[in-house]
Amino acid sequence: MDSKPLFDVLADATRRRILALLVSHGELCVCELTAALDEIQPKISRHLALMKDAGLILARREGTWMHYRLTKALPDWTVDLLNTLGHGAVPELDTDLARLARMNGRPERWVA
Amino acid sequence: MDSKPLFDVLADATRRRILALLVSHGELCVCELTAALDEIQPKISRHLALMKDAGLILARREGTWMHYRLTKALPDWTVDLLNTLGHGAVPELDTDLARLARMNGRPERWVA
DNA sequence: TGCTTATATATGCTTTGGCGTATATTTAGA
DNA sequence: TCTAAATATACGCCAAAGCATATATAAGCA
Repeated sequence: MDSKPLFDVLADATRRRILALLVSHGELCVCELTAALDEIQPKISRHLALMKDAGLILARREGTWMHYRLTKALPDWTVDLLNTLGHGAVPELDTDLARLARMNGRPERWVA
Repeated sequence: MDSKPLFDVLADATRRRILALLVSHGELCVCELTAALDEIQPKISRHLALMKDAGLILARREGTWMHYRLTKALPDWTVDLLNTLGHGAVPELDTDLARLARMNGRPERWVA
């Protein structure tokens, strides 16, 4: 019942990859994350549920799509730490971004 | 045989407490860390061995004392991340620093 | 209602990892 | 060489955590 503290969330590489993508894109749906990471959907959903439970991310439904984004107003040190994910801490990031860019049928999004 | 990546090291609260102390004090011996964290010595030594194996810290012997410090020339993002440990990421830090300050019989050290 | 797409969750399995206790190692000094 | 202090390591145990597969939910549409 106790939700995981940040460092437990960051202990898993899949979750770090997801977070790095959310930091760089603002909001992404499950299908985008599944494509970007090239992982199966239940695995992505499970990690998203865990991070949502930890209060790190929020979900927004749009039709059948679920969009996830970082929680606003996280502690300063948490934001600092998440920002390091885009600066070398997630080696898969470039590859994941490339796969995401190549993906077809992404939901339309007004703003990044 | 593969040594742990940084985020695995940071996944444990005891290791984060040790690292936060090393960041703030530069160098500390096992007995100082044992006193500061108020934990048993084998537990401290085990975590130190793991972090040494990960290349995060270095050991220096002086008599029977083993002094540990952070490795120099870590990647920028690693240094950034370790610095966040002193800015809210380690809630026990104040308590640990206080216990360390109260400790008797600490090895003499020329510079902090 | 029934079908499809997108997502969530349950289950059983297996690995990893931390813990305490006991013991080994290393150094200094008598 | 014997002892003591500081530190390191080995062992057995237990709980946590990730995975893949299968299945459940929920929304949109015919």
